[in-house]
Amino acid sequence: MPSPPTRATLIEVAKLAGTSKTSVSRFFGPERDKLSQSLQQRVAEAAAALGYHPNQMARGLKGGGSRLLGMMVADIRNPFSVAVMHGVELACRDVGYSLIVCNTDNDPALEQHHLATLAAYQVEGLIINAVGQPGQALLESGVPLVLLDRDIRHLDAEVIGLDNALAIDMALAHLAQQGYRSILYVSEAPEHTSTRQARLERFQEQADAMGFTRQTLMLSRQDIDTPCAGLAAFVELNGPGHCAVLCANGNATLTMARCFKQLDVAMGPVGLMGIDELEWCELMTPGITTLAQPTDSIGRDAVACLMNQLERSAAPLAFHSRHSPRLLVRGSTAP
Amino acid sequence: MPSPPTRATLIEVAKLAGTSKTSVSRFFGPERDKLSQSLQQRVAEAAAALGYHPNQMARGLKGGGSRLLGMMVADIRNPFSVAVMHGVELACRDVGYSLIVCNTDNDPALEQHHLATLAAYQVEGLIINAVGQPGQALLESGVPLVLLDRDIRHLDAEVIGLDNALAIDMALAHLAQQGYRSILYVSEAPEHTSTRQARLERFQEQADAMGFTRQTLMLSRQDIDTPCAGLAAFVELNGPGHCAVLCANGNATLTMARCFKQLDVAMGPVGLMGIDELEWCELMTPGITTLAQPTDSIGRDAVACLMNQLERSAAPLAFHSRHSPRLLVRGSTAP
DNA sequence: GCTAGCGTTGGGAACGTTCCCATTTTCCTT
DNA sequence: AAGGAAAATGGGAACGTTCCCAACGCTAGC
Repeated sequence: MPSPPTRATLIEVAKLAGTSKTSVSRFFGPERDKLSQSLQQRVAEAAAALGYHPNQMARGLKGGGSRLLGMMVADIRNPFSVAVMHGVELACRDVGYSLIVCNTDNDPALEQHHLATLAAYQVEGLIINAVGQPGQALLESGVPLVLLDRDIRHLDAEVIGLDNALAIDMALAHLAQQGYRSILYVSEAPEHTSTRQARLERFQEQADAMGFTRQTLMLSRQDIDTPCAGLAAFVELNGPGHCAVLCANGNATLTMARCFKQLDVAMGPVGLMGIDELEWCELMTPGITTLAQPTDSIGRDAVACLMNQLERSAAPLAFHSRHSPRLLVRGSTAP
Repeated sequence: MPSPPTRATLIEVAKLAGTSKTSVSRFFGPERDKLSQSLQQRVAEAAAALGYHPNQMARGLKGGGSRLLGMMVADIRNPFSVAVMHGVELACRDVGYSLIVCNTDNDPALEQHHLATLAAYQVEGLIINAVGQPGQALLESGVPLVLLDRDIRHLDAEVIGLDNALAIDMALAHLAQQGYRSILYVSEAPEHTSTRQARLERFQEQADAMGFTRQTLMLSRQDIDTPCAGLAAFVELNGPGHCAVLCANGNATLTMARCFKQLDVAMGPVGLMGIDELEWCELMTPGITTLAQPTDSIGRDAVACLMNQLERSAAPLAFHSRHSPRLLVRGSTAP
């Protein structure tokens, strides 16, 4: 058998370079300059010859830190989550960390399970798009953490995400400007999700303040008939031309787009607008107006925030916790 | 300061349970049954009291295996990749492994970088959706690996993905049955991607064999005007009613859907069909016919294949390397 | 010329686990 | 009742790294 080419170790490199393990260790750590030029040269050559790479497991064990970040996503098939993850990945690479990704599929039990797993791998930081209330275990562990998009009650961690109030304000301003007077606000169940609550509350306040007629529709499960009926009733009551639908997130937009199609309601005469940009929003005739979230920035800032907590000595990296959306105007809000 | 509650170790649990580290180690390993009932009880209590979880870093160091799998994705924002990743995640959870995800953004250099990183974390298996030709380093490492969707030349690893020939055959059969006689095949550049080549070749063979008039269009970059011109020329040449566009993957479908819209070509009279199902395909009037890939199964089988290599002693898990697509017929292929 | 100080280098002890082996206990067999 | 195997338990040496501290070779100051 062709002998399993077991990975080279620090010691072997040291032997080949004619020096000690300590020096080789230093070469691969932050103290490389403490070594003389000639020694650096020899170690570099030996390492290259052996194809040596430091074993992160061993590093992580001995105080050196795992250089691992954990990310928990509530629904990995949600394009918004993936887009943020992309930003997180990018930022990780820049700071020399790697990422373990866990998907909870919106199951609090799974969330707990994954949290334990991540702890077992000694992750140095946690980026959490929460579904349940995984409070206690987290607090105990003392690992730096950042909340993504959603807040968790009684946990004073930084929350990075959209400026929800601003987003609602921008949406209402746009709808008002386009001449709509009645709004149907569509959201998934807000009970356990801070973001949905924040948007809903702001909508109710501001819609009243701006003199809109308003109505809300809460989605549940995959059911398509109930929202359709809701839309039909809303349109019948207000008549086309001055009424619009505002969707709280991408899922709501998808559902309502289906309803428009199923009921053969024309977009524009009845307005349609949503938070979250999706690749097909531009494609649907006449195009759906959206508020795009700066997903890459959100992801990057989550990592920056973590790094900030990690090395409080070093220059604190700047990050924003509330991000502004970008308005993409399309035909669906042209009466 | 509220003392950083350092994580409990094996030794502390052993002390509290009044036993040795070996026994505690056994309790958390596969030899739990070798312990007497009473000892199991005591260890369980002590561990619970201390909130103990085994340190995976230490486990990984000492022969025990990292229980880590690495996954490299060429483009994390591609819905297909994410869907497969979901399946991989699911399967990992079942077998008690965790997943480190790396995104190469289609950059071969980044691919090499991430490969080295994954090796450093002693991953026990690699799931690779390749972009370059990362051959040598991989072969040397001797880590079990599975290729996702795309083959790599001169590397005899298992490739898990769609049965490309079958997919093309199904598409052509459907288009023939609907009465289309001319086909424009649209794909991204096939040069460095085995999957694209396989589909293209099969298309050319089978289209000829079935007596279709055929034409191909290769996409590059984000350019939208060239494909639009291609579509316009194709339609003009063949006239509506008997000509259809077949898209090799989701990206191609998106691009062509844009072209249809931009040129105001009606779907159906000019057929449109694509490999890969996307959530908006059903939404676009009159709906786009697609061949859906069984993404969850593909992901699960990738992990199964890895496990199979990992424990060649245990009952070999069954997996399929070529998966069949599912045909979703919609209005875009009704002349 | 001897010592203080600095820039380099190396030796050894951790880190938390698993695994090999030795030891103790239990219980079956003749 | 004694012998022995089998079951249950524990002690110590790894695993590959980092970190503390000691040792070395210089230059410089007295």
